[in-house]
Amino acid sequence: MPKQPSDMGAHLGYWLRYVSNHVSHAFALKVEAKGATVAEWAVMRALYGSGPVAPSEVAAQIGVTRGAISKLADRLVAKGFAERTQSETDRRYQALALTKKGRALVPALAALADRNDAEFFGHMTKAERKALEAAMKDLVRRHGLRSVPLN
Amino acid sequence: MPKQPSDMGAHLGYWLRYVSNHVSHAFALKVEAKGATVAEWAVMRALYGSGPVAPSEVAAQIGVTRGAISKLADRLVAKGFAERTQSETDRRYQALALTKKGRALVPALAALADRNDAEFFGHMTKAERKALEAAMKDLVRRHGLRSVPLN
DNA sequence: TCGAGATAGTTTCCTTGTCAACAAAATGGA
DNA sequence: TCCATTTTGTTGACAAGGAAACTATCTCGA
Repeated sequence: MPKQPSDMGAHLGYWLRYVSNHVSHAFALKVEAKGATVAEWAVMRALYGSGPVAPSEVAAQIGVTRGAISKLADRLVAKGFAERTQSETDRRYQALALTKKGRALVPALAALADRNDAEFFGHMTKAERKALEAAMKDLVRRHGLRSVPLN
Repeated sequence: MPKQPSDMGAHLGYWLRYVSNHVSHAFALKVEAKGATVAEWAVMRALYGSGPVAPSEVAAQIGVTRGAISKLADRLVAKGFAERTQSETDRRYQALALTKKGRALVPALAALADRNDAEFFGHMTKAERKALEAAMKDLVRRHGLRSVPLN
């Protein structure tokens, strides 16, 4: 057998992505059962609890391009979850806001997120969860990870 | 301010994906500088150190569909990194194998993976890294996570 | 005032992956 | 033996996001 150039499973990044993919996928299934996608959920979550928000701001917040938000907004409007508003002072603004229907869905989706997290991490002790969360947050802080890499 | 339905940042899954996305993206940039993609790297890694492998087996190993492998193989062949072989016993098989050029690239890409991991996790103590890896592996084992969810 | 530049959102093209339909080949039971 | 079933790989339709070009609008300095 030829020598193995650094076994794949030797990388922490591999395991992180492996687990993360599963957690995200399980969440995606739950969300889609409610008629939304994860990306739509991220947008709705960003709109919840505030007035109309500029699309570009939502984009920055959830880490996608303005082009993606434009299409996401189309879908959310088509599903009746959000609507575009008009700014009277700057006609370039087409800020987004949740509809009543969209607003009503957010807590349900949030509950799914809670449940998903509990399913995967519920068996850990509180201390273990805190340690894992601290490790992740420390990585974010230490490397100055800012939203999702947008280039 | 309206009540917040379970803050987004409260979910471990959120932080896991946040960090994982950054790690993966940083690796993707490195790999693409060598003329490959992460998916192509995964295939090449699966082919390295063995004879020709059936595409469907590679698919199962790296967690994508057969259709995706088919197109990935096209790209790898086009780039001269891999080639399709013919089975004499079963003519449906078009097993994949690395070319000399492809084989030569694997250690370089593996080194990039090492470097990427070191960049992100190198500041942690060995004990911390082991703890994180153990936590991930425990999640995999406990939930029976099998490859990437293929449905 | 007015025109160059900045800004916001949209659109187009490209890439990549899944899903489902398909063709070719192998297999196995009647 | 032979034909229905299974298996393997490919292809086409579709979805989703990024990059860059584009349009409309605003801002600001000369």
